[in-house]
Amino acid sequence: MSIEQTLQQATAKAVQHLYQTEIDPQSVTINQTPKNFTGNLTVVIFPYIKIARKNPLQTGAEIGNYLKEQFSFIEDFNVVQGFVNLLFSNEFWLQQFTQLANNPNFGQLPASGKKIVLEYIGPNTNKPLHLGHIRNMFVGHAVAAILQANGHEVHKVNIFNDKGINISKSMAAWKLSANGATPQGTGMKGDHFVGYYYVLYNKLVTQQAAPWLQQGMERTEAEKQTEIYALAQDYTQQWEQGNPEVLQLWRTMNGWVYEGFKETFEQLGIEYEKAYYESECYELGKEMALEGLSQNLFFKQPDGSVWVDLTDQNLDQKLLIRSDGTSVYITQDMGVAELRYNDYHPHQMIYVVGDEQIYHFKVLKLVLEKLGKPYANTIYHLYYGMVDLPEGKMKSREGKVVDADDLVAEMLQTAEEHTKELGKTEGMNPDEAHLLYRILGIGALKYFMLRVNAQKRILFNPKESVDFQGNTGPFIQYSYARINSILRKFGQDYILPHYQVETLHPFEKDLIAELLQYEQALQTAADTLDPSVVANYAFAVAKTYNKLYAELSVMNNSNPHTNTFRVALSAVTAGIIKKALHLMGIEVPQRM
RNA sequence: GGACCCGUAGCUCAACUGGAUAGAGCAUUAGACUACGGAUCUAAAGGUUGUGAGUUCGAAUCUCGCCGGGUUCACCA
Repeated sequence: MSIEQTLQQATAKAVQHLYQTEIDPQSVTINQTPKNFTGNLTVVIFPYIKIARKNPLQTGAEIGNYLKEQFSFIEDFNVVQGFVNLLFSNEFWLQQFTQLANNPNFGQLPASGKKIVLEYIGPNTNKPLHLGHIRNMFVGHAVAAILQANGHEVHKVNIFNDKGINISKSMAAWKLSANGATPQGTGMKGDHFVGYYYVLYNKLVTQQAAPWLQQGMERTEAEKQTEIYALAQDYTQQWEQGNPEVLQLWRTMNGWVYEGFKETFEQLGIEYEKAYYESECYELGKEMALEGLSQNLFFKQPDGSVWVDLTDQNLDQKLLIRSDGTSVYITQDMGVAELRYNDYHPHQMIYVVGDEQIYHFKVLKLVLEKLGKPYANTIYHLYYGMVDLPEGKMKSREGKVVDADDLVAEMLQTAEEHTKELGKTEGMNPDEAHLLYRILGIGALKYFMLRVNAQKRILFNPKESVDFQGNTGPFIQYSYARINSILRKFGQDYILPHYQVETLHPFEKDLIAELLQYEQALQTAADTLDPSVVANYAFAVAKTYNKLYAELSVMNNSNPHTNTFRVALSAVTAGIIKKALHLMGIEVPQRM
């Protein structure tokens, strides 16, 4: 039981004992005491002054006295308005710290028995990954790690949107203008190669549509008149009919893309245990739709298309099968969900997908509910906000995107320049140096993306956004590296079961209190599926430590016991920083 | 137009889910001892939480109206 829970129950008992009224311990508010008041935790007793029929000061004094008599770790208390501020004893902090320092499993909560499948990344296979995918990957990876640390069994999966009109467009442009070129031949990364033809398609279609556009035809109509559009359409249909030649081209081009993706995943430390492919799920989805139709859950239009009516849910009618019998996006997702459920039988299926698809997932859930699927309500759409550029939205059709690989390269370069400027590469061999640039550059990027609540939009300015000072990844990494330097110098005997110190400096208390918050942060992060909780926590720990480091000597005190204690405190701090950063997929440097 | 989301310091974000005098970082200004690493630390300045009402001991947080911004409602994925 946590201190907070203990105090909640004790406060409920106090009210019962003093005023003969029963209250729910859960309803007792316990806060951390704000910095400008003395105390560690605060009990809010406003709700009980009516029950007590006394003024807040009297009520607070009575409850405070009761608590102080009850617990030896409460050294003192003071009452301000309706707040009872409790001050804990030195022994309490030392004992808590010792417990923490000697617990090898700290930060790994016991197994919950809950199984979760988490889908993330979800790229289309017609173009390279971009900034949006980066946010997706970082959020997904971090949420999975956080859930695991909370004791859940997490299976990370990916979904490739590998079929349909988009890849057909790349195929058509390649067919018409590549002369059989390949990534190997041109020296391009596979996904960039295919993406080039996707952008080219859009150029060509605009060119070819020009005559109709000049006649005043609407853009979408004009594009339908073009040769390249016809070819892309043809590919889509031929694909569904199993034309071997088309399938061959499709396989080849997708293969190029997967090779390229693999490199990017490795660069970013992103992995998953299973990949799903829409090309393997759409037929199952179609069957499910037809089954629903036969049960009169859905309805058919005269043209043969199949629809679901969700107007009673305040939504619209939604197409499930086109009039030509082919499936659409949502149908495929129905198949994916079914397949995934059969694979894992999870308690929860989390989808990390952008917030522009909130409506889509609402519909998906309702359709599966209509079909009576047991997993319908295990579906949870964990959405994240768009990443905006200073110029506005990214537009992949126009090639106006921040490319993931370019961005990574830029981060590594910035990290290198910065490190060299500060003269930190002295005594490092080139391998060590490059590893460091990677740790710092990727760390800065991950932290930048994760420190903001995932559901908020973020503005990404490539020139200014990713910094190395202040509330950043490298700031936290730096704190770690400095502690590491101390540990190297001090030697290994820094963790002892007992510390011969009697008084604690306020900075030491602050730090211990902060460290003890780790599991609380971990839980909040899991409950809200929000990695920014962990990011902000890690920053707070680093800041609290840096303050202590600046004001006090860690290992050069005249009293050797003080040195031992502070070095141990530093070591535990470093361990927690490492754990917290690890949850975000951020590595830690030995020196920087 | 229907549904949903957002508005906090010049900028980027917090606020323990209803608690005290709304906090950090960046940028600006002024400082930090031949102490363990200055990618650090200390301080100043910066606010009518878009706006108006309501709910109660107490509102950035909950409710309603208005103003401003966004997403979505495809036989695209």
